[in-house]
Amino acid sequence: MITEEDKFRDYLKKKGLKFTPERELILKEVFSLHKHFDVEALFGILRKKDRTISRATIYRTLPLLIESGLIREALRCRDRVYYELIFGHPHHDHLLCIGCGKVIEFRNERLEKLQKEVCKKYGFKPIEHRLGIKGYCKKCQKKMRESS
Amino acid sequence: MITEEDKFRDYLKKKGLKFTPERELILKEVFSLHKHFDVEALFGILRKKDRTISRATIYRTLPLLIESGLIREALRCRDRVYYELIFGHPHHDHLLCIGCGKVIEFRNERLEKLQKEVCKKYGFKPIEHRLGIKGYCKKCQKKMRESS
DNA sequence: CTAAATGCAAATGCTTTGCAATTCC
DNA sequence: GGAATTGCAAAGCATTTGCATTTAG
Repeated sequence: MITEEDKFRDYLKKKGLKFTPERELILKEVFSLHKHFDVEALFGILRKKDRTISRATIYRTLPLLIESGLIREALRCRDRVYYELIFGHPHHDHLLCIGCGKVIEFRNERLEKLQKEVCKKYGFKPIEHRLGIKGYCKKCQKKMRESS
Repeated sequence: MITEEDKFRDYLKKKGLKFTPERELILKEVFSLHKHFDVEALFGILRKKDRTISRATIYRTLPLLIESGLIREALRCRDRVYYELIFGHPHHDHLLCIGCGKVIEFRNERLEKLQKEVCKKYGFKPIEHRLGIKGYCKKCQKKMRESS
């Protein structure tokens, strides 16, 4: 069974790059988080485990993780980029609550299929897609009803 | 018939804000462009018509155009934000070519309907959504085949 | 009149980069 | 051994903001 580390090592080797302790730490941490993360959050967590790791290294490593197909940019919110795992995590789309910031992940096969059909119609070869629906979650709708 | 200017004036009045020459110029220019635009492009064009208009005013005006429901953030590419018209332009989604940067707009009713169903399932009240599919357009696929 | 808007320049905040020292292979 | 990597601090860059001046209503 191929692990994320195998995949990352393969990618690095192929590119003539090194598997350093810093890269290992970042990889491990990213894959032990089980939700979206941004650079600041990741930096905070990593600093607790390694007092010397720098933001620069994180900024330099994330593109490698993306290029090796392990993570991807999931969404942006107020100028912050949030990443999510791809490896071992099936593709999904997002519902974003404007009220409380909650993120609901969902997967809908028909939606996926329909997108492929649209691409076909335009002779377009899809590589990846992102669907984000902004609105109000159940709780926030309830809050709004109660306060009005 | 209500124009974009009417809509903008109404919004400003409601908020106790002013309809200035700068805001008028920006509004007019944005609505005479018929494609996505970013701040730099807009600034370049506006400067030709008004030597003194500043980036700051553009940055301060765009949120007003968004809040009044005239435009919206369409997509982001390499840290640049691109806007598009809403007023007078029916909702659509995007195919983005990784090769040449081409943007294809499309609208698919079934896709829209399906999204509403997903929201319903989660008790989520959708306000707006964005679907972007990245991949390769016809021409770029052809180029890739020929060069390999 | 006067609150709001403007242009400018300085500040902000995220991200990138140059560099000297270090380390993986 | 030597190219790649690191941390640091400085630089970049899009965007925001403080302020003195101007202006719409």
